[in-house]
Amino acid sequence: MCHQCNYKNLLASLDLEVTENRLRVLEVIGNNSYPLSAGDIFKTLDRSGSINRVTVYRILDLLVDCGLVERLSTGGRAFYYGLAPNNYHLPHPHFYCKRCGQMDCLSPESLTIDTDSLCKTFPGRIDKVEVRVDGVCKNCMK
Amino acid sequence: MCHQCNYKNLLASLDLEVTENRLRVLEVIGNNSYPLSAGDIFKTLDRSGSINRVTVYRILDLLVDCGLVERLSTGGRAFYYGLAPNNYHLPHPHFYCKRCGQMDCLSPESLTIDTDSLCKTFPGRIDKVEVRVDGVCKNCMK
DNA sequence: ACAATAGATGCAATATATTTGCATGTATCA
DNA sequence: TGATACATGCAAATATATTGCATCTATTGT
Repeated sequence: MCHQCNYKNLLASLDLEVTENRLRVLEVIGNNSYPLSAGDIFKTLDRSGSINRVTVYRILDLLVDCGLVERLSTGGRAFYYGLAPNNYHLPHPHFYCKRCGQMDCLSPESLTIDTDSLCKTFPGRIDKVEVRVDGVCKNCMK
Repeated sequence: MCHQCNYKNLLASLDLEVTENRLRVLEVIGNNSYPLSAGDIFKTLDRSGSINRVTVYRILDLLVDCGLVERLSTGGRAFYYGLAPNNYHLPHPHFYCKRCGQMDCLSPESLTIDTDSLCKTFPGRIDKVEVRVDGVCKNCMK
Protein backbone atom coordinates (compact mmCIF):
# COMPACT_ATOMS: atom_id res chain seq x y z
CA MET A 1 0.00 0.00 0.00
CA CYS A 2 2.65 2.51 0.91
CA HIS A 3 6.39 2.18 0.85
CA GLN A 4 7.36 5.81 1.06
CA CYS A 5 5.45 6.94 4.10
CA ASN A 6 7.52 8.14 6.98
CA TYR A 7 5.70 6.51 9.83
CA LYS A 8 7.72 8.28 12.47
CA ASN A 9 6.65 11.65 11.16
CA LEU A 10 3.09 10.50 10.74
CA LEU A 11 2.88 9.49 14.37
CA ALA A 12 4.69 12.57 15.60
CA SER A 13 2.51 14.89 13.55
CA LEU A 14 -0.48 13.48 15.39
CA ASP A 15 1.13 14.02 18.79
CA LEU A 16 1.47 10.31 19.39
CA GLU A 17 4.49 8.94 21.16
CA VAL A 18 6.67 7.25 18.56
CA THR A 19 7.27 3.80 19.99
CA GLU A 20 8.95 0.82 18.46
CA ASN A 21 5.77 -1.23 18.66
CA ARG A 22 3.66 1.39 16.95
CA LEU A 23 6.17 1.70 14.15
CA ARG A 24 6.27 -2.04 13.75
CA VAL A 25 2.50 -2.31 13.51
CA LEU A 26 2.34 0.53 11.01
CA GLU A 27 5.07 -1.02 8.92
CA VAL A 28 3.43 -4.40 8.75
CA ILE A 29 0.18 -2.81 7.65
CA GLY A 30 1.82 -0.36 5.27
CA ASN A 31 4.16 -2.84 3.62
CA ASN A 32 1.39 -5.26 2.89
CA SER A 33 -0.53 -4.98 -0.34
CA TYR A 34 -3.77 -6.17 1.22
CA PRO A 35 -5.44 -5.70 4.60
CA LEU A 36 -4.56 -8.05 7.44
CA SER A 37 -6.37 -9.28 10.52
CA ALA A 38 -5.16 -8.40 14.01
CA GLY A 39 -4.13 -12.02 14.35
CA ASP A 40 -2.06 -11.88 11.16
CA ILE A 41 -0.38 -8.72 12.32
CA PHE A 42 0.35 -10.19 15.72
CA LYS A 43 1.84 -13.35 14.24
CA THR A 44 4.04 -11.41 11.86
CA LEU A 45 5.32 -9.13 14.60
CA ASP A 46 5.81 -11.86 17.14
CA ARG A 47 8.03 -13.72 14.71
CA SER A 48 10.33 -10.76 14.22
CA GLY A 49 10.52 -9.98 17.94
CA SER A 50 8.20 -10.54 20.86
CA ILE A 51 5.09 -8.45 21.32
CA ASN A 52 1.89 -8.98 23.25
CA ARG A 53 -1.34 -9.64 21.46
CA VAL A 54 -3.16 -7.06 23.56
CA THR A 55 -0.61 -4.44 22.66
CA VAL A 56 -1.35 -5.09 19.02
CA TYR A 57 -5.07 -4.63 19.60
CA ARG A 58 -4.48 -1.43 21.51
CA ILE A 59 -2.18 0.00 18.90
CA LEU A 60 -4.66 -0.87 16.19
CA ASP A 61 -7.43 0.90 18.09
CA LEU A 62 -5.20 3.91 18.47
CA LEU A 63 -4.22 4.02 14.83
CA VAL A 64 -7.82 3.65 13.72
CA ASP A 65 -8.95 6.38 16.10
CA CYS A 66 -6.33 8.80 14.83
CA GLY A 67 -7.19 8.02 11.24
CA LEU A 68 -3.97 6.41 10.07
CA VAL A 69 -5.43 2.96 9.75
CA GLU A 70 -8.76 1.76 8.44
CA ARG A 71 -10.71 -1.04 10.13
CA LEU A 72 -12.56 -3.17 7.62
CA SER A 73 -15.28 -5.65 8.33
CA THR A 74 -15.31 -8.87 6.40
CA GLY A 75 -17.76 -11.60 5.66
CA GLY A 76 -15.91 -13.41 8.47
CA ARG A 77 -15.53 -12.81 12.17
CA ALA A 78 -12.37 -10.74 12.39
CA PHE A 79 -11.68 -7.18 11.42
CA TYR A 80 -9.01 -6.47 8.86
CA TYR A 81 -6.70 -3.49 8.89
CA GLY A 82 -5.20 -1.45 6.09
CA LEU A 83 -3.75 2.02 5.69
CA ALA A 84 -6.53 4.57 5.80
CA PRO A 85 -7.31 6.52 2.66
CA ASN A 86 -5.39 9.77 2.29
CA ASN A 87 -4.14 12.03 -0.46
CA TYR A 88 -2.02 9.26 -1.91
CA HIS A 89 -4.31 6.33 -1.26
CA LEU A 90 -7.82 6.91 -2.46
CA PRO A 91 -10.73 5.13 -0.79
CA HIS A 92 -11.36 1.88 -2.58
CA PRO A 93 -13.52 -1.21 -2.30
CA HIS A 94 -12.23 -4.57 -1.15
CA PHE A 95 -12.79 -8.10 -2.21
CA TYR A 96 -13.19 -10.76 0.45
CA CYS A 97 -12.78 -14.42 -0.42
CA LYS A 98 -15.09 -16.41 1.78
CA ARG A 99 -13.08 -19.54 1.13
CA CYS A 100 -9.53 -18.55 2.08
CA GLY A 101 -10.34 -15.40 4.01
CA GLN A 102 -7.96 -13.23 2.07
CA MET A 103 -8.97 -9.67 1.47
CA ASP A 104 -7.79 -7.81 -1.61
CA CYS A 105 -7.86 -4.17 -2.56
CA LEU A 106 -9.81 -3.29 -5.69
CA SER A 107 -8.87 -0.24 -7.68
CA PRO A 108 -10.65 2.95 -6.69
CA GLU A 109 -12.30 3.13 -10.10
CA SER A 110 -13.52 -0.44 -10.18
CA LEU A 111 -16.68 0.53 -8.32
CA THR A 112 -17.58 4.14 -8.03
CA ILE A 113 -20.27 5.46 -5.84
CA ASP A 114 -21.74 8.91 -5.51
CA THR A 115 -22.14 9.77 -1.86
CA ASP A 116 -22.78 13.49 -2.20
CA SER A 117 -26.54 13.54 -2.13
CA LEU A 118 -26.70 11.05 0.72
CA CYS A 119 -24.21 13.03 2.76
CA LYS A 120 -26.20 16.19 2.19
CA THR A 121 -29.58 14.76 3.14
CA PHE A 122 -28.66 12.27 5.82
CA PRO A 123 -29.97 13.35 9.23
CA GLY A 124 -26.96 12.04 11.18
CA ARG A 125 -23.20 11.97 10.90
CA ILE A 126 -21.53 9.94 8.18
CA ASP A 127 -17.97 8.83 8.87
CA LYS A 128 -17.26 6.44 6.06
CA VAL A 129 -18.74 4.32 3.33
CA GLU A 130 -17.45 0.81 3.13
CA VAL A 131 -17.86 -1.22 -0.02
CA ARG A 132 -17.02 -4.89 0.10
CA VAL A 133 -17.33 -7.43 -2.67
CA ASP A 134 -17.77 -10.99 -1.42
CA GLY A 135 -17.10 -14.13 -3.35
CA VAL A 136 -14.44 -16.68 -4.13
CA CYS A 137 -11.04 -15.62 -5.40
CA LYS A 138 -9.33 -16.87 -8.54
CA ASN A 139 -7.03 -19.11 -6.54
CA CYS A 140 -9.78 -20.81 -4.61
CA MET A 141 -11.87 -21.32 -7.77
CA LYS A 142 -9.35 -23.81 -9.16
CA MET B 1 -39.36 -5.25 5.14
CA CYS B 2 -42.00 -7.63 3.96
CA HIS B 3 -45.47 -8.20 5.27
CA GLN B 4 -46.97 -10.07 2.37
CA CYS B 5 -44.49 -12.87 1.92
CA ASN B 6 -45.80 -16.30 2.50
CA TYR B 7 -42.95 -17.78 4.44
CA LYS B 8 -44.38 -21.25 4.40
CA ASN B 9 -44.41 -21.30 0.63
CA LEU B 10 -41.00 -19.74 0.47
CA LEU B 11 -39.51 -22.49 2.60
CA ALA B 12 -41.43 -25.21 0.84
CA SER B 13 -40.43 -23.96 -2.58
CA LEU B 14 -36.81 -24.40 -1.54
CA ASP B 15 -37.43 -27.94 -0.35
CA LEU B 16 -36.87 -27.02 3.24
CA GLU B 17 -38.91 -28.58 5.98
CA VAL B 18 -41.40 -25.99 7.19
CA THR B 19 -40.91 -25.92 10.94
CA GLU B 20 -42.38 -23.63 13.53
CA ASN B 21 -38.95 -22.32 14.49
CA ARG B 22 -37.98 -21.51 10.93
CA LEU B 23 -41.21 -19.65 10.39
CA ARG B 24 -40.73 -17.70 13.59
CA VAL B 25 -37.20 -16.67 12.65
CA LEU B 26 -38.33 -15.64 9.18
CA GLU B 27 -41.22 -13.65 10.60
CA VAL B 28 -39.10 -11.76 13.07
CA ILE B 29 -36.67 -10.83 10.32
CA GLY B 30 -39.36 -10.07 7.78
CA ASN B 31 -41.58 -8.01 10.05
CA ASN B 32 -38.75 -5.80 11.16
CA SER B 33 -37.97 -2.69 9.20
CA TYR B 34 -34.25 -2.93 9.85
CA PRO B 35 -31.76 -5.80 10.17
CA LEU B 36 -31.30 -7.50 13.53
CA SER B 37 -28.46 -9.36 15.20
CA ALA B 38 -28.74 -13.05 16.02
CA GLY B 39 -28.94 -12.01 19.66
CA ASP B 40 -31.85 -9.65 18.98
CA ILE B 41 -33.68 -12.34 17.07
CA PHE B 42 -33.07 -14.87 19.80
CA LYS B 43 -34.32 -12.51 22.51
CA THR B 44 -37.45 -11.67 20.57
CA LEU B 45 -38.26 -15.29 19.90
CA ASP B 46 -37.47 -16.49 23.38
CA ARG B 47 -39.93 -14.00 24.82
CA SER B 48 -42.79 -15.24 22.69
CA GLY B 49 -42.00 -18.91 23.36
CA SER B 50 -38.86 -20.81 24.24
CA ILE B 51 -36.20 -21.48 21.65
CA ASN B 52 -32.53 -22.35 21.88
CA ARG B 53 -29.91 -19.84 20.90
CA VAL B 54 -28.06 -22.44 18.84
CA THR B 55 -31.20 -23.26 16.94
CA VAL B 56 -31.48 -19.62 15.97
CA TYR B 57 -27.90 -19.62 14.69
CA ARG B 58 -28.49 -22.77 12.73
CA ILE B 59 -31.68 -21.51 11.18
CA LEU B 60 -29.98 -18.25 10.27
CA ASP B 61 -27.17 -20.16 8.59
CA LEU B 62 -29.70 -22.20 6.69
CA LEU B 63 -31.72 -19.20 5.56
CA VAL B 64 -28.60 -17.37 4.46
CA ASP B 65 -27.36 -20.42 2.57
CA CYS B 66 -30.64 -20.83 0.73
CA GLY B 67 -30.74 -17.14 -0.13
CA LEU B 68 -33.82 -16.05 1.80
CA VAL B 69 -31.88 -14.03 4.33
CA GLU B 70 -28.91 -11.73 3.95
CA ARG B 71 -26.07 -11.66 6.48
CA LEU B 72 -24.66 -8.18 6.93
CA SER B 73 -21.43 -7.23 8.60
CA THR B 74 -21.37 -4.17 10.76
CA GLY B 75 -18.72 -1.92 12.18
CA GLY B 76 -19.27 -4.01 15.32
CA ARG B 77 -18.67 -7.62 16.21
CA ALA B 78 -21.98 -9.25 15.41
CA PHE B 79 -23.61 -10.01 12.11
CA TYR B 80 -27.00 -8.57 11.35
CA TYR B 81 -29.71 -10.30 9.38
CA GLY B 82 -32.34 -8.96 6.99
CA LEU B 83 -34.46 -10.36 4.20
CA ALA B 84 -32.32 -11.00 1.17
CA PRO B 85 -32.88 -8.89 -1.92
CA ASN B 86 -35.38 -10.31 -4.37
CA ASN B 87 -37.79 -9.05 -7.01
CA TYR B 88 -39.69 -7.02 -4.47
CA HIS B 89 -36.82 -5.89 -2.28
CA LEU B 90 -34.00 -4.41 -4.25
CA PRO B 91 -30.45 -4.58 -2.91
CA HIS B 92 -29.76 -1.49 -0.85
CA PRO B 93 -27.06 -0.03 1.36
CA HIS B 94 -27.28 0.10 5.13
CA PHE B 95 -26.41 2.63 7.73
CA TYR B 96 -24.74 1.47 10.92
CA CYS B 97 -24.69 3.69 13.99
CA LYS B 98 -21.49 3.00 15.87
CA ARG B 99 -22.97 4.50 19.01
CA CYS B 100 -26.22 2.57 19.50
CA GLY B 101 -25.49 -0.31 17.15
CA GLN B 102 -28.70 0.07 15.22
CA MET B 103 -28.61 -0.71 11.54
CA ASP B 104 -30.97 1.02 9.13
CA CYS B 105 -31.87 0.35 5.55
CA LEU B 106 -31.13 3.13 3.08
CA SER B 107 -33.18 3.44 -0.07
CA PRO B 108 -31.83 1.54 -3.06
CA GLU B 109 -31.32 4.84 -4.93
CA SER B 110 -29.50 6.63 -2.14
CA LEU B 111 -26.18 5.17 -3.24
CA THR B 112 -25.94 3.59 -6.62
CA ILE B 113 -23.03 1.60 -7.76
CA ASP B 114 -22.20 0.14 -11.12
CA THR B 115 -20.94 -3.37 -10.71
CA ASP B 116 -21.16 -4.51 -14.33
CA SER B 117 -17.60 -3.87 -15.42
CA LEU B 118 -16.16 -5.35 -12.26
CA CYS B 119 -18.29 -8.45 -12.56
CA LYS B 120 -17.19 -8.87 -16.17
CA THR B 121 -13.48 -8.50 -15.54
CA PHE B 122 -13.07 -10.00 -12.08
CA PRO B 123 -11.06 -13.24 -12.23
CA GLY B 124 -13.08 -14.99 -9.51
CA ARG B 125 -16.67 -15.44 -8.45
CA ILE B 126 -18.64 -12.49 -7.12
CA ASP B 127 -21.55 -13.32 -4.85
CA LYS B 128 -22.57 -9.96 -3.53
CA VAL B 129 -21.57 -6.36 -3.06
CA GLU B 130 -22.18 -4.95 0.38
CA VAL B 131 -22.32 -1.22 0.92
CA ARG B 132 -22.37 0.06 4.48
CA VAL B 133 -22.42 3.63 5.65
CA ASP B 134 -20.94 4.09 9.12
CA GLY B 135 -21.53 7.00 11.43
CA VAL B 136 -23.79 8.23 14.18
CA CYS B 137 -27.55 8.27 13.78
CA LYS B 138 -29.84 11.24 14.27
CA ASN B 139 -30.98 9.99 17.66
CA CYS B 140 -27.51 9.51 19.04
CA MET B 141 -26.39 12.92 17.76
CA LYS B 142 -28.66 14.72 20.21
C1' DA C 1 19.95 15.50 36.75
C1' DC C 2 15.80 13.99 39.51
C1' DA C 3 11.45 13.28 41.18
C1' DA C 4 6.67 13.25 39.66
C1' DT C 5 3.51 12.10 36.29
C1' DA C 6 1.50 10.32 32.22
C1' DG C 7 1.56 7.04 28.98
C1' DA C 8 2.94 2.28 27.00
C1' DT C 9 3.22 -2.53 27.61
C1' DG C 10 2.47 -7.13 29.44
C1' DC C 11 -0.13 -10.78 31.68
C1' DA C 12 -4.23 -12.92 33.37
C1' DA C 13 -8.80 -12.91 33.38
C1' DT C 14 -13.11 -11.86 31.20
C1' DA C 15 -16.58 -10.80 27.62
C1' DT C 16 -18.95 -11.63 23.35
C1' DA C 17 -20.41 -13.97 19.35
C1' DT C 18 -20.44 -18.07 17.26
C1' DT C 19 -19.64 -23.08 16.44
C1' DT C 20 -19.24 -28.07 17.47
C1' DG C 21 -20.33 -32.63 19.47
C1' DC C 22 -23.51 -35.37 20.93
C1' DA C 23 -28.00 -36.90 22.60
C1' DT C 24 -32.83 -36.78 21.81
C1' DG C 25 -37.01 -35.74 19.59
C1' DT C 26 -39.89 -35.44 15.35
C1' DA C 27 -41.22 -35.80 10.58
C1' DT C 28 -40.98 -38.33 6.32
C1' DC C 29 -40.52 -42.18 3.34
C1' DA C 30 -40.34 -46.97 1.82
C1' DT D 1 -44.74 -49.31 10.93
C1' DG D 2 -40.13 -49.30 11.25
C1' DA D 3 -36.01 -47.05 9.41
C1' DT D 4 -33.87 -43.00 8.27
C1' DA D 5 -32.93 -38.36 7.89
C1' DC D 6 -33.45 -34.09 9.69
C1' DA D 7 -34.46 -30.58 13.58
C1' DT D 8 -33.65 -29.18 18.13
C1' DG D 9 -31.55 -28.67 22.66
C1' DC D 10 -27.84 -28.58 25.96
C1' DA D 11 -23.07 -28.30 27.29
C1' DA D 12 -18.74 -27.36 26.01
C1' DA D 13 -15.47 -25.42 23.00
C1' DT D 14 -13.62 -21.85 19.92
C1' DA D 15 -12.31 -17.36 17.94
C1' DT D 16 -11.84 -12.72 18.58
C1' DA D 17 -11.58 -8.85 21.27
C1' DT D 18 -11.57 -6.22 25.76
C1' DT D 19 -10.64 -5.07 30.72
C1' DG D 20 -8.16 -4.63 35.11
C1' DC D 21 -4.24 -4.17 37.13
C1' DA D 22 0.78 -4.20 37.75
C1' DT D 23 5.03 -2.63 35.91
C1' DC D 24 8.03 -0.41 32.99
C1' DT D 25 9.45 3.73 30.19
C1' DA D 26 9.34 8.30 28.48
C1' DT D 27 8.41 13.11 29.32
C1' DT D 28 7.87 17.24 32.01
C1' DG D 29 8.75 20.64 35.42
C1' DT D 30 12.00 22.18 38.70
